[in-house]
Amino acid sequence: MKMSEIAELAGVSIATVSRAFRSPEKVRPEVRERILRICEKHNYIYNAAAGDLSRQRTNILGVLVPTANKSVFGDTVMAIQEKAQELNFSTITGNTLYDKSIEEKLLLQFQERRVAGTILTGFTIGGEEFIRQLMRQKIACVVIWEKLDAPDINYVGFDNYKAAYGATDHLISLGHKRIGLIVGPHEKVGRVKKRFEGYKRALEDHGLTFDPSIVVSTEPDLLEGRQAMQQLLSAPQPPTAVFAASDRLAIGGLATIKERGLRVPRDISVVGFDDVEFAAYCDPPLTTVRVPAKEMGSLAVKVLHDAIVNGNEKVKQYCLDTDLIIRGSTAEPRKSSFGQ
Amino acid sequence: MKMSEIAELAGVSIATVSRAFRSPEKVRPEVRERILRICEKHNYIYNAAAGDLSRQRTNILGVLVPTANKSVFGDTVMAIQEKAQELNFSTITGNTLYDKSIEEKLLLQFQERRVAGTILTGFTIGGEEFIRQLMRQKIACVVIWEKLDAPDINYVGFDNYKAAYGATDHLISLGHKRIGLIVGPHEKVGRVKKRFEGYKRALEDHGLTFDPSIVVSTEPDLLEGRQAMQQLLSAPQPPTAVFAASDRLAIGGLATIKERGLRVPRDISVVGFDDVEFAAYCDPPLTTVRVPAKEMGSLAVKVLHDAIVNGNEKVKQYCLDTDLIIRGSTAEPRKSSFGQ
DNA sequence: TTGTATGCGTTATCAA
DNA sequence: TTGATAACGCATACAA
Repeated sequence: MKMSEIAELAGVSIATVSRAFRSPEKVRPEVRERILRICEKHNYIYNAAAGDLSRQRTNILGVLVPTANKSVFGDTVMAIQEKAQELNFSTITGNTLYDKSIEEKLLLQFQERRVAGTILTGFTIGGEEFIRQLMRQKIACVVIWEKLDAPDINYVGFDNYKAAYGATDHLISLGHKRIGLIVGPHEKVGRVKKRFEGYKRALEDHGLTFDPSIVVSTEPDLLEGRQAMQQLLSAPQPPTAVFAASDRLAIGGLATIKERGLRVPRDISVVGFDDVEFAAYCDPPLTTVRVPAKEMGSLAVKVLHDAIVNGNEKVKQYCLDTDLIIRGSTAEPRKSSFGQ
Repeated sequence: MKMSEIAELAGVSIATVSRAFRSPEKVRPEVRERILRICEKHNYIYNAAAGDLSRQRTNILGVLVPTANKSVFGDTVMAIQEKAQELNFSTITGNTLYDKSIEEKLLLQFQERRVAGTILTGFTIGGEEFIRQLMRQKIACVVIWEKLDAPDINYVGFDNYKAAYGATDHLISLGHKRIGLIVGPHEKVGRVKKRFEGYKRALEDHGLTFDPSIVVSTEPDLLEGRQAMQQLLSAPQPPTAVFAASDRLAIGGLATIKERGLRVPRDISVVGFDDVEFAAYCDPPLTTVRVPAKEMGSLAVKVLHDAIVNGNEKVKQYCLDTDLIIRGSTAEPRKSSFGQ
């Protein structure tokens, strides 16, 4: 069933049928009614691809995310889909697994589908030029989960540097002098690098020395967090507190601490990053940095929508707030640490 | 840049260019080379929508999931996307939030995009007829996370009934006589209903009476699990073990138990369902039912691919295995329960 | 192996 | 307010 058949049944031209959908005000109400009834009756379903082709524009959004199931990316992806649906956009989502070649394949797929816009979760370091290339193809872009320095690229993110600084600062202000770090792949991922730098800077600002022997960089996952914590606890001079730059890492670390018969926060403090839902249900509940996962998703869609539908050319850059959620996993270091 | 321009530059017809992509064997190697080089040089990007329109067939898959960020659905969705990408399919994913009207909107969107196939995560009870309707529109369908009775509908699921039976049976065989249940919305969701029935039947088979006063049905989430457990513990005769038909529910419940100063599994045993990654990191590690989340996703895509690309008409029904993962949250009931 | 010509289901321009 | 018709970018049947 296509428009021309509906047109015939309704005794009008195909153009009128099209208008009945896209600009109802331009067609006489009775005619419109008749058309819609016939569509209903014969179960007509609009062909979006044909329409897109003719209109030279789709309402598909491409979404690139490292892993939709990990961390709180899932919340972001879901918020994107909800908002997109609300604004009558379809989304096609791809998981890059932090892999450059997959990312490229996905992006090509997006281009072939002529997506109207793309949402990039962070980007590979040095990827600005790549994004500009997309923009030149008239594809609206917005980077999320990151705050960029580039003045010409949309983003809806938060300050990873500042958030990490704050988390570390929290530990310092509790009196910790020896603070370990478990962090993701900071060589590859911009936002992770920023967290690393925030940690380091907080240390330096308070006259604490940065000690690479209590810093572990690994994949941001539970098992890896577990192993990383083993490494930290086995250091010649183990830390009294650890900042894990992702909750998965932190929760994995908690397991190791428990295995060793140590207690949190009595023997060691731990702060995470993300505030995944389970963080509040850990034992003890995890002190962590809450990130505006859902907000970023829906706001990013709004930015794209505004650029695509309203043709708004202005660069939009939103740096949202994060919150340090203090729960039970952080406390002052044991007095014994100081020689009791 | 479109095919006709490439054709001109290459000094061949547009048909040849098209063939260079879709049936390379039908074009002389040198010509093909030349065409590809020119495409490369001028940065030609294939227009999938135009191709789809002409070919009267897309390679888009529609994926319907209750919530992509909850439970282990995220694993399934991601597996779907990976497999789809591997087979050169795009996926468009929608979250229904268990809402009938959203589901319908999403499905309409899928139809408008002329998806070649859809993956439905379970379905609303009585939705068989609806699926058949999609099938009549030549849309390949496969239901996941569920085992269906209908002989004509593809599915890649597991036996929710049996899995729940097994979990309950585990508790019974440990010696528990009074076993509570926390379960999702079993009136709405087929697979949840099956779990409910599995629990009930296990009780009956062992001569234990089903007591509605220690059964709570609620949204399958952490907070709800917490509240449900409060309700169970406040019952006139509280259970010595609880089967929570989702890990989120179980983990929420664990928090309540801890708050009350009780200990797991000494005072009460808990078994969950899903085996989310955090289950192994709970305190104590959660005994739970592992579900083949990723396998279902990739296998479902394969089924669709086979039906779409190879035109395989045979109904495919896969019932995958689940495993009861026994960890630290279940044990024999305290002797005192029996009157010590 | 290559080219010609037609069709895919819409939208949009221009007249009526 | 409506209709006729030319795009839109590609695939394919058929002819060469």
